[in-house]
Amino acid sequence: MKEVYTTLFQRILQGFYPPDTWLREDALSEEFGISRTPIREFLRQLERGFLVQLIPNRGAKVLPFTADDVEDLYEIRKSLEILALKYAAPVMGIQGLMDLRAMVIDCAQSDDAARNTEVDLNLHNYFIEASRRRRIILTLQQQLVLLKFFREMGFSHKEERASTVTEHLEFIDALCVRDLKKAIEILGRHIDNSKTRALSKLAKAGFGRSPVPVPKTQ
Amino acid sequence: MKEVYTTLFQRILQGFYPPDTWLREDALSEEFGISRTPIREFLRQLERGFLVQLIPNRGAKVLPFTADDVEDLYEIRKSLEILALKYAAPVMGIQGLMDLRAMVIDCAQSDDAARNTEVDLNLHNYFIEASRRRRIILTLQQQLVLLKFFREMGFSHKEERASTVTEHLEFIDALCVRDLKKAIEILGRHIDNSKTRALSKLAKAGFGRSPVPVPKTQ
DNA sequence: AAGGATATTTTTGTATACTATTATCCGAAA
DNA sequence: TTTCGGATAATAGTATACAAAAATATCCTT
Repeated sequence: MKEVYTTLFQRILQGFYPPDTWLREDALSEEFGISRTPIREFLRQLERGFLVQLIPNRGAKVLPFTADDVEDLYEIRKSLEILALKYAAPVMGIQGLMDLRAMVIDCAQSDDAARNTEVDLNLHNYFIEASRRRRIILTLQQQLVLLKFFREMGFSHKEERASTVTEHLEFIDALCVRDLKKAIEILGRHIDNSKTRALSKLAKAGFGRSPVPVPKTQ
Repeated sequence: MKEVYTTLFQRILQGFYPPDTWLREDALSEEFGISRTPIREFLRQLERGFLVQLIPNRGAKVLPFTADDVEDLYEIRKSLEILALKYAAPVMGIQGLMDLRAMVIDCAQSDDAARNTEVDLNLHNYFIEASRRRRIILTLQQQLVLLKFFREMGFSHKEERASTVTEHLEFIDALCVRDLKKAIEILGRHIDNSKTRALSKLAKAGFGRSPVPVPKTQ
């Protein structure tokens, strides 16, 4: 059942539903063989991610999703992670930082892209959680859910993994000596680099060009 | 019907539903005399504002809403408005800036709190929209919906209105001479001041102290 | 008496039927 | 021909009934 949501999600991102397409509850419920009730819920979830616009008594209209959206996601993430870091940095214990460094160094040996992605997630989640700002954490999580689909792209090449490790270590070192300003600067650069990598790979894959209007259920 | 949502919203903010209270669809639908279906929708909407946590097959649990939440809302707003401003500043025309200044000066005469609130909203919305970053705009809007209830508190005193006007004019002037760095600095201070005013007034009103558990529907 | 399997209850999740709202189409009048 | 108004159709919103899952209570076994 949940896979219906995933399908809708991917169809929008892949341009199967072009912008301004109307998603009709009736048609979708028939296509997927479930009732309108769960379809309605999925449409609201899509609205939360700004993938569709819900218009009262009219339905759900597909919004464009372009490279600009990906850039926004990264920029919002950068702003909010820096905000979280301001709260987290003063209260992060030296032991936790040592553990983080050990984890980063450990994964530096491995050439596994999945492992590197995981360590990246862990490191960022660590200080985000350490901020203890519930509302900042939740708002960030909203962005990260969408970013998940682009984030792993940045670890496919060996050099990318290597430079990520370097940035992570510099970041942790700055936190160890309580140099918040430097840590922020490194974090900002780090996320900028991720953004640049993701965008350039998306461009090569042809993302962002207006997608072929395949179905036109409208 | 929409007023049911507003009621639930206010009950959570006012502590009528203490944190960890379970909101039962059945009980609420009976109390308000409407079916479970719209109640469910309202609970999802509350989840979007992080006012309740939805747990699958269990229901909606009220989350705490304290002064920390208000602070987070202001800090998130600050970060995202600065982000929007970076995109907006270079493309804002001189004519639009003149119009903004005229509007600010005009309302400086008026002692109407509502008018001052409106002008504040207009000014901020103007450059937010000018950024043309759909995703940043929508994410900001999410915060502003909640902040609306605290924002007007900052215009009750005459001195508050006066200093706001001053800040707005300084801000516009910085934009006129394309001094982005200065504009960002002023905007940050401006929002910080709003935050401080809101928090101190909330503190005086006794907000944030753990509210008396009135109903205990749990 | 303790533990665990099972029945019962409570509550959310889903399907279906009905209502209300909005857009569209068509005809009549200006 | 254009425009206004009303009928009609399409679609989302709501109510209700039923299914499924989870928590709780009950009873049996050891």
